Amino acid sequence: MTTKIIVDTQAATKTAPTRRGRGRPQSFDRAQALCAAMRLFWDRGYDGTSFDDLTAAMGISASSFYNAFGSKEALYQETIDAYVKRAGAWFTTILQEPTDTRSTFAHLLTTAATEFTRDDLPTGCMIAAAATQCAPTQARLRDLLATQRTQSETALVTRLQQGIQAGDLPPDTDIKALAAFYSALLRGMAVQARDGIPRERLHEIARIAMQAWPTPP
Amino acid sequence: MTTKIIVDTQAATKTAPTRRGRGRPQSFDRAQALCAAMRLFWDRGYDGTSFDDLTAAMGISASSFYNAFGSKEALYQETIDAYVKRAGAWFTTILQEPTDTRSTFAHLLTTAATEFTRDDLPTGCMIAAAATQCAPTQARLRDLLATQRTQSETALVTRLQQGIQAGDLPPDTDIKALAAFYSALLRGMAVQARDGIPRERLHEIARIAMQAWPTPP
DNA sequence: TTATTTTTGTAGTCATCGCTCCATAAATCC
DNA sequence: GGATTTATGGAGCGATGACTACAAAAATAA
Repeated sequence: MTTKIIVDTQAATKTAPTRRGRGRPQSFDRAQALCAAMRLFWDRGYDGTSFDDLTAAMGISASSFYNAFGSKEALYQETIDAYVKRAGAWFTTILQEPTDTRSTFAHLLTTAATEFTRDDLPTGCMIAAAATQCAPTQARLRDLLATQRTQSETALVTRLQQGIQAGDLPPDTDIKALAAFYSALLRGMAVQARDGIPRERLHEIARIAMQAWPTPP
Repeated sequence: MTTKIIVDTQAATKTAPTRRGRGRPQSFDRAQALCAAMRLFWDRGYDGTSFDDLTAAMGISASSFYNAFGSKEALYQETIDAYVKRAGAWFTTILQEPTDTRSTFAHLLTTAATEFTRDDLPTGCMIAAAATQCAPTQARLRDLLATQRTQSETALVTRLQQGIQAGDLPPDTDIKALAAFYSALLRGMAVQARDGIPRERLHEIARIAMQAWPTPP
């Protein structure tokens, strides 16, 4: 029932097989720096995280920063990717579990309740409510995040479609609407988490939300 | 069933009875300027709205700005107040309607679906997901918004409590959890709205959410 | 009319923002 | 060893952020 989440830096490092080549070697662990940046962006958002905040947390200088990551915006995109692949991996993992559709969604919500209130990571979700209000100059960023949100909702649609094929759900179920409902709920839970709601309350929300699960006719 | 929302500037002006006194008179309509600022903050958030954006939209100079509103942060607080009292008034209005509790909540959700997708105002809610990720220097702002969110959830709790007293709800209903559920959903719907979800889809979400309403034993 | 009060317009100020330049350091290739 | 390549440290840059100083303008009070 529990899902093992790996956010540790060491584990991340293994995926970066220490490139050997000419030139002076990097004096810092790129994956570790990326992880530090992700936590900062997650906690404070894009605008709320200054360049100096980043270099300080990553333990590198401005030149190393630009040499390794290109720009603040490029780094942000990388941290979003890292979040999806690592800290937020529970989402896709659970959707691939070989249980029935209702159990899968119940598991998704209870895991969200737990993940959104971990004490070793920022609360809530890095993407759920990010950049919904931003300057027109940040349109690319807003679109990037909106796209991520759309993709996660699409993943719910896909899983519900499989549920219909498996006979878990009535064939006439409005799966787009049902996906939108659980999607909205998860985003709201993320906001609640950032406001400091207790984990147990989030679990109660999850329990109530499963009451809305469609009943066979 | 429909709720009349007044956001028009003219209507707002009537509450400011044109102070007469010594000194040069203000050359602009304060309520109108406040309304323009509210729309800007609502659409772009606090950080995403620059001082120049504000003065341009309000049609006033920097000195007039500070003379009339004190600071950017003070203006933001005023716009939040204006939002709660005017553009977001449907929320408290509906909670005071003399219908049964279930109908009240159903009305709340369908109205949210409609209000979050008006074409004469920014989409979504000004407060629902604002400043959940921000710099530590903006702690006051974040707390201000978190407080507003807490208050709206408390209003739901109060209404549910009345429902128990009226016999609309089973006495053992976990009203705090139920309020948290609908609160989370509304916030998620606001995020969806900002991502451009169609109004009809929001109405479907509202319909599904009412399936979670507690059933008498 | 003159004094007083308040608002306005213009031209700044100062801090911070993300970012860049360039000389130097540390590795590999020949 | 010398050439080449890549990364680092440190200084600083232009743009923008919110905000302010100050004199002139426009009203009322005496």
